[in-house]
Amino acid sequence: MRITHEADYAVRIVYVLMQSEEPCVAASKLAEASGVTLRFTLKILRKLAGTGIVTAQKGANGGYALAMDPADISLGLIIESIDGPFELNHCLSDDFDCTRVKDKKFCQFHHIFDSLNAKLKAELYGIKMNTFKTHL
Amino acid sequence: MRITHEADYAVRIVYVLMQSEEPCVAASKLAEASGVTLRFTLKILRKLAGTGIVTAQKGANGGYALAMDPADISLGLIIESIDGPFELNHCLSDDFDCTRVKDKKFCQFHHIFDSLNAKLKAELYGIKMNTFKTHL
DNA sequence: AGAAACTATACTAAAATCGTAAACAAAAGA
DNA sequence: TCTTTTGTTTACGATTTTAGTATAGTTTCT
Repeated sequence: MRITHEADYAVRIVYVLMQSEEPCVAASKLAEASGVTLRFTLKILRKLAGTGIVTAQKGANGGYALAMDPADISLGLIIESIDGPFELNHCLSDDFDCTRVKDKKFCQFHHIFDSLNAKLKAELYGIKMNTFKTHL
Repeated sequence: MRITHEADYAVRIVYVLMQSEEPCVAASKLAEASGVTLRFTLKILRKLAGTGIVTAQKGANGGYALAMDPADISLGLIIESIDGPFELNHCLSDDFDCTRVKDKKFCQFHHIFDSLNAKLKAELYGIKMNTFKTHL
């Protein structure tokens, strides 16, 4: 019941980017500031770019910049960018073939986890990065 | 970001126990009804008994019975009984030695995850098993 | 052109999870 | 009391996931 280290790092990296004076920051600087190795930082940034949270600028003096307002970046969005869809339970996954019943809709327990999952997801999406801008 | 299969099964087993006519149900019957192997069911029941969610009755005609009112059994309680303390992030763990800072209290990110963790945990503890009694 | 910076894919090692096995202990009932 | 039924404990191996690295590009600025 944990997010992956990768998702944890992603939050840190977005945070560093948020606090930065410069809009465009090289991955090497982000790596240093967040305490994550460069290679792993790059991997994470690529995923964040894929979701549109950051934009990449190639070439000399390139780097990454926030592409969204921190007030719009939720922890849920960051975490899902890295770890994939938020699924509390394996049985919520699309490609999970429930051995209990043929049709998922009839699985008693599926409903339980489905509604719980929605609640937790809403909670994650409700927490925006700008919340943390001041009090740190 | 998933609960373990074991925790998933635990919820199913508690549910089956909840629906049962008989107060005391043998592990073998719970295994069958929940679709979990007997051995694994026993392992789970042991943990549930440890938290006091169920009580074990040894001997002939023995088995397990719910020890709490379903209205008091939350998903959070079941999940923590099986998977241990709910920690969204590894850095929240007591025995995690943060390499970023000496004192966790000064880690910028620790606060973020700490408050988020509390919210999700509250959500999990707010969902009680009796909620699912009727609509299934 | 050439250096600085990002992109893409694939790989390996470590850790956690899942489920099983075997031997043991306790209680109820005949 | 003794047999049956059930639970307890510890330990183990296979599988899956995660974490992090390596290699070989591509783009852009100077």
